[in-house]
Amino acid sequence: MDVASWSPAAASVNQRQQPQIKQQVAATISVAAGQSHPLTTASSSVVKPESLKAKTRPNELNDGAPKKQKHSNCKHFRCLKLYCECFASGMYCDECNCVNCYKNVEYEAVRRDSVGATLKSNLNAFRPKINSSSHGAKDNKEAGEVLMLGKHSKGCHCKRSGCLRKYCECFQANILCSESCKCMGCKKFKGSEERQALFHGDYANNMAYIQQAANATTTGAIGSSGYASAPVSKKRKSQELLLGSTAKDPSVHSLGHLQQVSVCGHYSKAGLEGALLCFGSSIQRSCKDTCRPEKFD
DNA sequence: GAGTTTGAAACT
DNA sequence: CAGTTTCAAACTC
Repeated sequence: MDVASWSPAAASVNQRQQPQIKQQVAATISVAAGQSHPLTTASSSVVKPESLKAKTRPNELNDGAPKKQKHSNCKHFRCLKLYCECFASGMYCDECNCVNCYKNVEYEAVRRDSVGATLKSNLNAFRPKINSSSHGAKDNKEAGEVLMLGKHSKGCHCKRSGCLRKYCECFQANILCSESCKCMGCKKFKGSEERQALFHGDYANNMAYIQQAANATTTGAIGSSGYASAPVSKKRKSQELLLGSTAKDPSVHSLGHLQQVSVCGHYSKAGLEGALLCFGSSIQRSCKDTCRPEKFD
């Protein structure tokens, strides 16, 4: 079946009164994309994209329970691009705050064209981003948390969040970063102190800790990249003052500073040069699973 | 609630 | 494929 021909409009009913149809729509897209759909397979191990975006505090990780559909707030593209979460998940917008939304029965033809165009550029556009393992969630003994066993199909590309905030899709899915990820300064690996800190103790303190690490990561290791010249907001300036980081001069990369923020043995032992190597895709990937904070001198 | 930051998606 | 821009969500104040 052609995904672009997906036509809930045939129901010719008000979608706001027929929420189950939206589920069928989502299921149709997933089936067309070669995936079972979580809404139709209750025990499915596939993590549904919209569940990744559930409104939770960063330390309220997904527990595998069904999540409410999120209400999007799109202002551009009439909700017909993947920026729109409803579009990406195959849902009609329902009680969303979108501006000029075309994702409803009235504009079905337009929406269908957009689905086709999206699929044309990316056949996997409507596939779930998270490929869960067959074992589902497991308890992480070291942190006492429930961690989903899965892998982001494309991997995240986080640069500043340390993969410990909801900006990170791996974080949202409650999975560890994998070799697919091209993130920088990743703290979401097994044994990460920062990651474990999220599950214990005070949220604000933890986030301050994480922010410090992320900030230091950026100003240190990424300092020689394009980020060094990025505009610095008042907020960030104040953070730098408070944290006393080396961020004032991005060209200064003290080894000690790097050691403080690194999660990677290459990084801390070899200084900036090693850091940059590690942040490059291949070495960072290879060291992520093996380097541990305790490697720091 | 406004403004900022972030990273995925889209574009070049 | 890499770099840049756009976008909406996450986040801070």
